[in-house]
Amino acid sequence: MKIDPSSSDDLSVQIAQAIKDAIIGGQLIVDERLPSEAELADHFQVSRPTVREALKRLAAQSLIRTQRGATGGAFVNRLSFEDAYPQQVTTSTLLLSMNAVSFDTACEARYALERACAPLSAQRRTADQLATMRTEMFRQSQPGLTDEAFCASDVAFHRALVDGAGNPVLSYQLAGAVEAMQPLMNMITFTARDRARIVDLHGRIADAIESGDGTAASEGLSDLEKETRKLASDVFAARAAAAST
Amino acid sequence: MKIDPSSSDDLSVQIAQAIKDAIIGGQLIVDERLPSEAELADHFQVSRPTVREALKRLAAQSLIRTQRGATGGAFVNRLSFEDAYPQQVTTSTLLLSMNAVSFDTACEARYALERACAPLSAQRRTADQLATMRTEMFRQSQPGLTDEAFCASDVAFHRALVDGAGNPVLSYQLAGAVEAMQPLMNMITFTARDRARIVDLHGRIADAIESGDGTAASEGLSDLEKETRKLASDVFAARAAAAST
DNA sequence: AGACTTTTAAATGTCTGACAAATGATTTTT
DNA sequence: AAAAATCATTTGTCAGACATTTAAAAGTCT
Repeated sequence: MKIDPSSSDDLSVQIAQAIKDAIIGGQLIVDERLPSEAELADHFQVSRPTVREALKRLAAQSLIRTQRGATGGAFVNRLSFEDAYPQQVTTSTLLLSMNAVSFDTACEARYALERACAPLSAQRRTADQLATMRTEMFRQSQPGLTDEAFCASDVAFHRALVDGAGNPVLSYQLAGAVEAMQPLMNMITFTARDRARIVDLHGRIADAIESGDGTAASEGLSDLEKETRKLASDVFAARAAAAST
Repeated sequence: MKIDPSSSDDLSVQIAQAIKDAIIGGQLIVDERLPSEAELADHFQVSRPTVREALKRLAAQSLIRTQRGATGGAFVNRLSFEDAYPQQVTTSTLLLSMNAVSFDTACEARYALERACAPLSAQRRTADQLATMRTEMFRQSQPGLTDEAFCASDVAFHRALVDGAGNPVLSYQLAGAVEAMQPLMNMITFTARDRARIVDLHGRIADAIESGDGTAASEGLSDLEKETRKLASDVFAARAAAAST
């Protein structure tokens, strides 16, 4: 692990990169302990605060974890799907909110990806995952539910659908697409009739998943996508009209 | 922005979280300048190194950028797809390598997601993207190409296919799934006959994309998935047999 | 001998104070 | 008015110190 003194990058950036490369390249393996901060400072010929800044950069990406005490130190972290999940959701959410991604674009991506999971989910979903879908549908049909709670339940329904595919890679990738939509969905006001239509479509999807019919599930998702986009465009149109008066 | 002195979390973690929440919550908007390190230290009642560690955590996630000099400081960064791309690829790659994800699982996820892009790509791909696919196919058919270069070209082909959907959200989500497979693919040795079969399938897919036939493109991808999985299982079986002798 | 307590050493977490370097703004000089 | 020099502000880096945590080692008692 070496750094380039002539580089214009900050030292902590270079050190973080050097350690990151060592992890990716396999020179540092999972659960291996890194040298102590003092040793790293000595090795890279920098001060301890600089080393610490580098380590914090890595910790922010869940690449290492630190432990205090006698046998403590920094350890290469096994990046778990659980760790990566929230990171992925946060990043996706910020990408949407900061880049003026249209509702339609985000929606299209989300449903395209979900349809990719549908056939697998129809084959493999556990009874538990199916039960979650039904439970969320029931919750969604309760009167008096806030729009926000309705959206949260919607996300839970779709997550169960995605998890039903039994493929952690898919679940991870979909997490961003599905959950990042929630802030956008929260901008919509759902009337009782809107909700009824959505729950009805959820029912069709759940039925298809239950009977192992992936094609029908995909079609249900397509219809749901249409419905969602229509709802959104109505809301935006109404808002534009209200703004112009 | 407040921190909890009774929390067991490190101060820099708490401060980073507080600022992150402010960004997500919209209290800090894109390109807005954060208070100087000295002011933040004063505000949170901690020392400057602690504030700096917090800021480095945020910088590692591309949430802020810093600038030296008189009018410098830390600024809320507009998280761009370009910034998020490599992060997503690194994370996905590490997730696969550190979690004993089987080749089949990763492969299944990748092709399921790609099939989701195929119909959109068939409708919207630019001439440029189609040309990229053809170019990469030509490269793949060159004799003397290393396995690694073959895999890299394969990734380029598929990325053009995905980008053809014209949906940045899809491109971003797919980046992880497609590129993270490359280290796994690099473990495979491709014979000339294997390569010919793959290029042939690429040809079918490109033709389908060109003629706007999303269904045929999806089918081509399914066949390519089968071919890839068969190749991989042969390699692994041969390796297992060699290891047992 | 074995179980409990105390001590110790090592590591990270935090603080203070300082200087270096970059950079835009200001002032001075030509 | 333009160019050069100075200045002020801010981040980057360093040195050294103390606090806190933690496990291992040493010591003590039964």
